[in-house]
Amino acid sequence: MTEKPPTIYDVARAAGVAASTVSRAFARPGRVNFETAERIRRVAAELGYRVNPLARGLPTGRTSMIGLVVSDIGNPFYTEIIRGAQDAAAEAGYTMLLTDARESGRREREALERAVTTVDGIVLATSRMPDAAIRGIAKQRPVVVLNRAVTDVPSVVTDNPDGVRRAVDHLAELGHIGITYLAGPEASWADGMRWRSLRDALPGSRRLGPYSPDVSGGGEAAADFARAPTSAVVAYNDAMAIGLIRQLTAMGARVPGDVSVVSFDNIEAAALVTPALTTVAAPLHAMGRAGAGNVLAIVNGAVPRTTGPLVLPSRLVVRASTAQRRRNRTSPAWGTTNVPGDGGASGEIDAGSR
Amino acid sequence: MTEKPPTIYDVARAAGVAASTVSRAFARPGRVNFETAERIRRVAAELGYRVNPLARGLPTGRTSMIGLVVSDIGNPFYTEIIRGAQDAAAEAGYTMLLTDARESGRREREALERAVTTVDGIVLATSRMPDAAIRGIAKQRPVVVLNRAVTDVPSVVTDNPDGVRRAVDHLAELGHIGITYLAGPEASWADGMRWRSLRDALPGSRRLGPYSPDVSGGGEAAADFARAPTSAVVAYNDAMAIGLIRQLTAMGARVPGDVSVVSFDNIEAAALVTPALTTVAAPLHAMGRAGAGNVLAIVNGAVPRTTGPLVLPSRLVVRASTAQRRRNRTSPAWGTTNVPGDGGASGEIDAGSR
DNA sequence: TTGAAAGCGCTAACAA
DNA sequence: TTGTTAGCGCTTTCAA
Repeated sequence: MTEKPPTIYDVARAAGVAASTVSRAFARPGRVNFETAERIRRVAAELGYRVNPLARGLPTGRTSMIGLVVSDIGNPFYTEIIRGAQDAAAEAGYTMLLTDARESGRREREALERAVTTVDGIVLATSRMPDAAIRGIAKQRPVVVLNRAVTDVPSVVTDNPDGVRRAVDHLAELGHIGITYLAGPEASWADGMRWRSLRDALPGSRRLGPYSPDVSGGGEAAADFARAPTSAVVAYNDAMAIGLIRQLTAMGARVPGDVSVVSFDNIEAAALVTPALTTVAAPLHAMGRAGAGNVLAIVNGAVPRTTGPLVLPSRLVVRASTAQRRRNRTSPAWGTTNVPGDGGASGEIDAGSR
Repeated sequence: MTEKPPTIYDVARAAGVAASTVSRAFARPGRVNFETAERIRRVAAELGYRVNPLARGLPTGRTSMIGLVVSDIGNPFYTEIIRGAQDAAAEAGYTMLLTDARESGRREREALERAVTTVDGIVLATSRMPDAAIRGIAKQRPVVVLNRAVTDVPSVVTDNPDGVRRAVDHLAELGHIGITYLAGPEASWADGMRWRSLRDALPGSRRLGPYSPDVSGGGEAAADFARAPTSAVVAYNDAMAIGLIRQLTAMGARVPGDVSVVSFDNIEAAALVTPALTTVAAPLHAMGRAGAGNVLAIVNGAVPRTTGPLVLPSRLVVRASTAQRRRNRTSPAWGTTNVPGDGGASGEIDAGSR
């Protein structure tokens, strides 16, 4: 099944040169006579030779692989980040070792433990590990952190304050005054940034949470929100907004009629749900690309910037979850009568167990 | 930034043994005196030694890595497959090299080209390459194919005929007679299986397409479907069903009131959209696990089964996109008047470009 | 421009 | 049970 692939020695013999010449022909063409190189390439192609990156990695200590760790591969937030990173890696001739930490700091640690010796550099997209742990692995290999600022570790983040400002401006234009912030994970750097930015932009803002940053978390938030609703909500991310809207709707509220909702990320589903979400989009692809690009630059000798994170711009995508504030009602007609504990999940029947 | 890590020689010297003993202590404990091994481990831990998988891979020809190639990392269909494969790999002490082919056969080839020398085995989840190309790389490394049957290459598939049967039975119980099948990619093995199974189960069925297997493809299908609607539709996958339903709704039809829709896969979004989708769920996690498990088994000397693909069961998840057929109407009141070319996307305004 | 030779860190006979 | 000794495939001085 597995035939032994040819080595530089096989090529050398067939081409009538030394193995070291074959090595050079592939590793640093230009350091070998053009015609010789040409011949070597031809012979190599005939033999089906391909450099063995592992063997190359032993003497050089470089593997031409970089690692990318995401906290949840099922989270659409990472899709474009992954692609951006992969683009940058591929262009530089690098292979990307993609790992799913599945929202577990332990898993992330273990995966990193494994990968750290195998890769030349590492991109951490939304790490769930404490800063100290990140600095620890940054001692072993160049590391770039995404969506988070870690002292002494190069990082790339989106302009959260600016994103919040755009959201607030948009809501203000629609006549909204009071805003409720639905908080995500306390460990999330972005969550802190967003809440602080919102409070700065609109001092009267209120904060609810933290909630789990997914659809169910948003649903849970609805009950709390209903006790003292505002006409506008800013949610930590799109998934939470979706859950919130579903639950509010189940409770009799109308979105955006009664409540306008803005969230963050602009995942694909944001455009698919009803109402489609108004959301602060992050330059995901650019972020992945910048992360991989920077780590590659450092691998190749660049001096990492220490003047704080690289900040990428955000933009507001206006869809259907925000609307003009209704001024002719002071207290909501909804939510005061029934607050169901969980009406979010539409009855799912597993017909397979019949 | 990167300090040179200790090797077995450093450990050997510090522990007062030969390097080969250190090697054994890690590679095959049991082949070394317990106390010696204990001491070696302690010393190694103190020195911060960790085996270098690359160096280990050179003499053995094994890297303890397996590759997993998915055709689109953004496709939620793969989320659980990836996790299942990662579980199996991790349990066996393997690292998974995950690659996104981004729906391009060329990309897939290139990635494989790179990875093939680096990994001990490869799992191809829904490959976009021709059978011959797959067999080609299967010559170099053990390969297991998912969601597709390739002659002479071990594979894992879901029971499509059974899934179709469940869908048809469900629709029949609801009184539906005529069924339209919305086809996915022609290159898709599963698509062919589903259509043939449907035609076998219900000879009068009609086929529309192929369409691109995403939301936009489903939207496109709506116009075609509206020209000669049936009361029930079976869509190639959930994404297409979502697109179809959106567009039909925009055209004035009600789902499931006027049209019942069943699709395949049971991606996460299937439960989030309105109406929530009735769908044939594939055992995604089990499939990923089986794929990685099998390739690992072959890597470790098992003889691959040649008696055809390993077939995993499917089940029907009944949600809200299917309902009793309305018998009191023969021709639909919708779709005959206006068939907008594209009413699917809710007006998206990019406020960032202001 | 090319060749010879010494490793990179580890494993695997073969001896002891 | 442990040590010795060759390599694995490639890169990289150092000479030629």
